Amino acid sequence: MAPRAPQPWWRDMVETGDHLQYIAVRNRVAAQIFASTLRVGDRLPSERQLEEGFGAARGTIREALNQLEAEGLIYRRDRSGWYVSPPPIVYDPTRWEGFMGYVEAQGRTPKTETLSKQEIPATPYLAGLFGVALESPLFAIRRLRSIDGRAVLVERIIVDPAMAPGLLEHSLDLSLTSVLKSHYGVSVSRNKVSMKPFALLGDDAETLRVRSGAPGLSVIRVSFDPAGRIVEYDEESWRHDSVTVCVDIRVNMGSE
Amino acid sequence: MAPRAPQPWWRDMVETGDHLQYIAVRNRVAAQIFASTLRVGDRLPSERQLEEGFGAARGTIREALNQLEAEGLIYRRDRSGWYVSPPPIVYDPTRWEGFMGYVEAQGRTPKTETLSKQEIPATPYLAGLFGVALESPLFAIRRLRSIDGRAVLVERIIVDPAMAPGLLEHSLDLSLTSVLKSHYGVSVSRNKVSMKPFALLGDDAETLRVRSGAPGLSVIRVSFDPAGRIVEYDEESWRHDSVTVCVDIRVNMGSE
DNA sequence: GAGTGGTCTAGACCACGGG
DNA sequence: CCGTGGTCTAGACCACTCT
Repeated sequence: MAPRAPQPWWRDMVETGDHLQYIAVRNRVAAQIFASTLRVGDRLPSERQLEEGFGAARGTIREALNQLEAEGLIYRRDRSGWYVSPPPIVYDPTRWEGFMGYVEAQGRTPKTETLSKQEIPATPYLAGLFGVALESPLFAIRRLRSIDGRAVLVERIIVDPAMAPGLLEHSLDLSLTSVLKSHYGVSVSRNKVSMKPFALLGDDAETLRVRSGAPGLSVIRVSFDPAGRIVEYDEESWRHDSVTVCVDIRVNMGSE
Repeated sequence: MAPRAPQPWWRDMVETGDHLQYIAVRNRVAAQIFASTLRVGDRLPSERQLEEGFGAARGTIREALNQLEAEGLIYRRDRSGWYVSPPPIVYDPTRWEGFMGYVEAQGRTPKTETLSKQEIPATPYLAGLFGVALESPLFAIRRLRSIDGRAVLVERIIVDPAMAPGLLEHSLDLSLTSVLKSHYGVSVSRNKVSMKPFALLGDDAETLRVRSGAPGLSVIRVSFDPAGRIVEYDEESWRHDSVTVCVDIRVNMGSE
């Protein structure tokens, strides 16, 4: 089994606060994961078995499991059980490289599924962003992406038809990047990226099969071509435990 | 009051799933926040008042509050109550600009407190990173940073004494950036940054006065000078609701 | 000291999955 | 179907803050 992602140099794996029952439960389970007694993908004992094993009420067990989930060590499959999480994928949103590429490069198996593609009228926000008239048609694509069979992110992409006429007639289950490049000669020279820890809600939570309110990472990326036109607007909602964002760049000198 | 940070164009503010009591409670409270009936910094009614007001058990109320916390709309002050969150600060870790600078530029009030500064022997990980012998002395600094009086991040900084001899004798309650620049003539030309949603634990949780296991964002930054030497190694642990990371850069062409 | 959230118990019923 | 997690109740005691 691959080792877990490296921890910062100073951090303990054992939580202090042993006088709290749920922390004690958390520590015993975490120890089994770090010792590989429980391995990636394994199912934990059921909550009621843990209840009995630890002699604690079910609410206390669930508190411990929630904490382990927040730490990214385990995840739940609805009404199926709790499982040990695989290590996160490393993602560099500044590269114009596709999901399929960097996931495979890390020895994992990516999959993309197009959930919907349609023309939508530009909302005020999108019209301003793309510099088009209100209600102008824009392409909207919604995709689900998985790693090793586990859904990890849903994304919503907006593309101006002027940039890629007829885009929706192509299959988008592979790489949008390569379709744009090979069929439309589009290239990207600049990315604006923002990231925020947030909660997965509504449709996205349902699609990812996490409970509404589960922690996630929102990544919003706007790509520009060399002429400064927007190539795509992309909103990605990631499971929080599935991704480490990593960028390596030259510094913009600050004013301070 | 400043408006809340913009939402992505498609997202509802009201959660579906009204048949669930805790979602219904969440929606009623969220509606008050979006309508500014509850304003930034306001305290919510106590859990027992909400229990009575909504006719739900306290566990259900806490489930709703936990979800609102996960969404970043509210936060707790231990045994004091629940409060409406201020909007997140925008942070560009690729710039070599200090915290003090970018927080003030956004009309907020920053504060830095040095918790400890000491010489430590290089661990295997740090020795390899800095290219020094095992056990070589390194400077270690731990600081707490606040915005408008609310603790938002703790950071641990490692600096090679060869880069800045006597660094610890300076006051580090302001900008480390400017001390390095003005006293040592150090400049930064490259940053490697990684970010990961994680859980605040142990000392860091205590320092930030959040409960252990609360969601956070870990930002690890390694800065290099033009000669490729490491200027500083910096681990920041942010409250998840206090920050939006934003970078704007030229693209490294991917292989795909 | 009063009120707060933090923790914990011991039950219950439900919806959904295929261990 | 049976076992699972998801939700919910109605209590309890504690440690802490000072609303």
